[in-house]
Amino acid sequence: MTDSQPTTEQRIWQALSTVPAGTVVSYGQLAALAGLPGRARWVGSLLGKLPGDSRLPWHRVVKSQGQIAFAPASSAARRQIERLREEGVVITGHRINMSRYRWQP
DNA sequence: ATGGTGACTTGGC
DNA sequence: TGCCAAGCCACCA
Repeated sequence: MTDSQPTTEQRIWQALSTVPAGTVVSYGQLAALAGLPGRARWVGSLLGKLPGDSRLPWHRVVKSQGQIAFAPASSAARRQIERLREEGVVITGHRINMSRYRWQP
């Protein structure tokens, strides 16, 4: 009883796995890339369920205007920012220049 | 079935 | 530039 069709969740994970280091995508963009437009919020809640030891680049997902989704001084926000900086992404005041780092397939 | 919630987005002022 | 209200859609109690 193997499901030949990918679940909507698997579509999101697959799309996320193709986002290159040093680039970012918005929640809505990721949903659209997975063929599921209009589900930005759902993508967010999905990422929240991602296990801590996952190798998927969850940190490359930000808000459409280039802001980190987490509260500014939160540990989660700091972890994400650190990871992005390690990949060369410049972040000033919790904001990323989307025209510069947004990934375009 | 129903109403509240949320790692969102967009448009108005 | 920044805050707000609506729109959005799957999930959950």
